[in-house]
Amino acid sequence: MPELPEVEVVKRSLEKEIKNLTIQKIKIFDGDLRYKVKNQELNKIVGLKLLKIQRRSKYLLFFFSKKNLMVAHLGMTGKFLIERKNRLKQKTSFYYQADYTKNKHNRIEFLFHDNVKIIYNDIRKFGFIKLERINKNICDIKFLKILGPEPLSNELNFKYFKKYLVGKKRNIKSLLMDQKFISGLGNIYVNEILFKSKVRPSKKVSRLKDSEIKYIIFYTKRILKNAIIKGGSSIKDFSNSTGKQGKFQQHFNVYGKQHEECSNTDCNKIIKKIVIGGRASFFCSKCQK
DNA sequence: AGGCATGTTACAGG
DNA sequence: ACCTGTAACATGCC
Repeated sequence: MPELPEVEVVKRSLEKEIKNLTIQKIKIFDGDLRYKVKNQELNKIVGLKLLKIQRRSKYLLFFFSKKNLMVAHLGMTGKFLIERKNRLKQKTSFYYQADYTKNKHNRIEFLFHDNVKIIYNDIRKFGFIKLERINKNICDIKFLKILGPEPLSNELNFKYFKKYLVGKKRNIKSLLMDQKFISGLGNIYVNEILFKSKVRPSKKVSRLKDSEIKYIIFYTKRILKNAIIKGGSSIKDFSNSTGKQGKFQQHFNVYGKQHEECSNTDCNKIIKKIVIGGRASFFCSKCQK
């Protein structure tokens, strides 16, 4: 589930549930994630209070008291599931309905006081959870240091874009996927952005017109914002933020739509699927130049 | 059975 | 050293 909008949705729902709560206990069922996690490491935050959660790109940053930071990345299939024991009976809200405890892909469990439990579940184990000390600037953290600007910030503007293209020979899709250029986009949203911008994913960046660059920037921001409002996109294994499904997949124009007709009203071309940089790429050969 | 999957990165080759 | 493309990671689904 996790590109920028999905991570943002997770961040908001998590913060609503566990901000200002203190961790009582952590159980690791399988710490063999992208990086190995050990009890010894995670136990450092037991007894500490969660002050706030931030999102940077696709990373979640959990700020705990005493300058402890927990960095999490969801990889391809990571999720945080929320469970409140004492409210299971009520079933008034989707947050409290499910009993997630028995899922075999539960990797780590965080028990907060107030009977709130957060479960990190990850089928493919490409995600990770890691503790960091906050010494100086969070920007110095290894994972965050190499990231380009947030696409929703003013740092992503025409001037930045244009300047970055100098000397580059790549195609536009790989560039948008490159987290050093802009951080937070992934395969789904890049396909959708390029469709709306009427730019072919294979187009070399050196051949982009100024107007096309402006469209790409505009639709990057618009599509991401819309997706966040819709609760992100839930594909296949659905369950987005915390049991709640996202709705943005209903608005996909090209992703996963090979063999379907182009959604532009004046076009009846069939959406094509090709591979660029090892990833599935979808486009309309008539509308995207 | 084989191909494919929302991400990142180590490595090879230019 | 830089730029670019590919393979690998672990697991499930069609």
